[in-house]
Amino acid sequence: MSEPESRDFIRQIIHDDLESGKHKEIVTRFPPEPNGYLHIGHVMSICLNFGVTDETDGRTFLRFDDTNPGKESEEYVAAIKNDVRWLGFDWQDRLTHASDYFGRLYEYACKLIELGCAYVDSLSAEDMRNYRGTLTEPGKDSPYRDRSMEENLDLFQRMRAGEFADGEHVLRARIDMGSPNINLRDPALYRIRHITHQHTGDEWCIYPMYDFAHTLSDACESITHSLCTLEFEDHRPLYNWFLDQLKPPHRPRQIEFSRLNLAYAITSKRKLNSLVEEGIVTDWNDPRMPTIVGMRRRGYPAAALRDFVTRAGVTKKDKLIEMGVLENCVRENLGDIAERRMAVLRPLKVVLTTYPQDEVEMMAAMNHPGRPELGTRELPFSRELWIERDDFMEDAPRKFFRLKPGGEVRLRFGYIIRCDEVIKNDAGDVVELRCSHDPDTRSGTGTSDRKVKGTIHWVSCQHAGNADVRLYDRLFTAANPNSAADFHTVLNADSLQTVAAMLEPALASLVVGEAVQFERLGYFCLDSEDHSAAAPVFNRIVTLRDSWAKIEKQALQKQS
RNA sequence: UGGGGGAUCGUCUAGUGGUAGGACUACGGACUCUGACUCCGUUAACGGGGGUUCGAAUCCCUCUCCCCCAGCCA
Repeated sequence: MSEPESRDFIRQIIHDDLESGKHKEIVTRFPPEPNGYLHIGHVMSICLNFGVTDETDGRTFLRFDDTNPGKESEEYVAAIKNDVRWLGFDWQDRLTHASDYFGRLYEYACKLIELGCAYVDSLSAEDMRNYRGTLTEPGKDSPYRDRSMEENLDLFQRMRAGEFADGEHVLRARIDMGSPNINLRDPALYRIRHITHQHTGDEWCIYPMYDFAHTLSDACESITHSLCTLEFEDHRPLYNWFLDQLKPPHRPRQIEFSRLNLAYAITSKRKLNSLVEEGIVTDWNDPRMPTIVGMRRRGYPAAALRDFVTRAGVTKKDKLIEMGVLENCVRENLGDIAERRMAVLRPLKVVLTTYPQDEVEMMAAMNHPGRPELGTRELPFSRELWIERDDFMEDAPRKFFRLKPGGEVRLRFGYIIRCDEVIKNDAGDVVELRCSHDPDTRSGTGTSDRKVKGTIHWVSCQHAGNADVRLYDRLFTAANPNSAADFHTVLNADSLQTVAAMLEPALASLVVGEAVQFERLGYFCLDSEDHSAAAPVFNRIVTLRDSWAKIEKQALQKQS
């Protein structure tokens, strides 16, 4: 029974650490900075950090890395909590902030000074940059590097007491200005910021830097495995240096994995923010955004997102994953659970000349072809119907199985009809079709069992509901917009299209948060922001696979 | 050209000295009252060159390419 299922390299390390007895329990943390919304890349990190502790009965902290007041806010804290919960994870009582540890961090900093491992520098930011050297040249020591321990302690205490202005001094680690690893060239530990912190108010006017705060927050929470992305790989020596000098009771281990990049999407907070600021999208939760709030509003199920990052895997290799993988996960999830409905996105009128003027028949329609237990609903059928414009072609190629002049097609859950006449307006556009139906072919009860190749969907005109349906496409035209010099040059101008659709009556009782399949079209849900009963608004979550579109595309390519 | 990482089908990922496997895509077919779903099949990869070995994706040498780092951001 027990397949030797392959573990990713991090789970392997964790497994080994448990097996060897190095750890009795695994403790991880998801440490977002509350300065923006979470995106698909964070989903990866959340699922990994909470995943490994779910699997091993460990614990995971949700820790807000709030060390840079002014850039961070409680608005984001609330949104992030909501996102993590929605994704299906529970931090229980382990909601923390780096700022919870400011007191202990300050003591650790003092200890570093006492150890001769930190000093107060009074160089300007610009001078500090000049002293740092470059990638190929070593830096040089600050003239303040050899201040006495007593002077450093005094200065640092006065920094804390608010005696100095922003930028006047900074606490730095005393490591090696000649190190080939720039992170070790006396990195800054504390800077002065006379600003109110969203969590600690005015208690502090000095704030710790990421490397220092993060390492020791991990230690304070007895994190066993501190999982982060590849760009922090060359911070690890610094991470370990802090632990070596300060010897906290718990020694966490940092392990890095590669980020998840989604093709045709960006995940830089700065760039996502400019999409919002410049009005290219409506907000962070625009359904085209790769943010968790955006994908949720779009209708992507949390389970599909979890499945997606599992398929992407955990490695150290740079990855750019095709959209199709995500879309496939969404389809797979929704295919099982979404009930089927009928809606016409681009309506074309059909009049059944052979059908009685005032008759209405109720057709039984299956709610899910693979799950009969979901039952059926009644679909009103009448003389005048809407069908999809795309389902009629005047000059149809051989392989076109839908309606064409003189041709026959089945109306799903209805009758087989034949197109007898095409009505056009003065401009020559097709505006209506006159068709006749075969009364012996009613679905289920038909006395004729003859078959036609095509089946199309429809909605009865007099019973149709109206709705705006928003059709989304990728935001960018380039697979890797991150590498474009200016992402504006690779924006997809047609990422949003709104159509006035016709709906079957049962759709009126759909509730926000529930996805349905519009047969032959895709999966849809009500828009959580803009929908109202008076003016329904749907989002297209994802299309169905469409092999006809592929055939058409190939035909077009042959022509050109 | 300092330091740190990484190279397996188009994409993602297994494989740690013994038949290179899976998923997504693509292509072909079966089925179908959703051109969906499902099912079947096909194409398709170890970055290059040396070496060790009966045998190398895996070990050694070497080359090449890609990513990250010079915030008082995280």
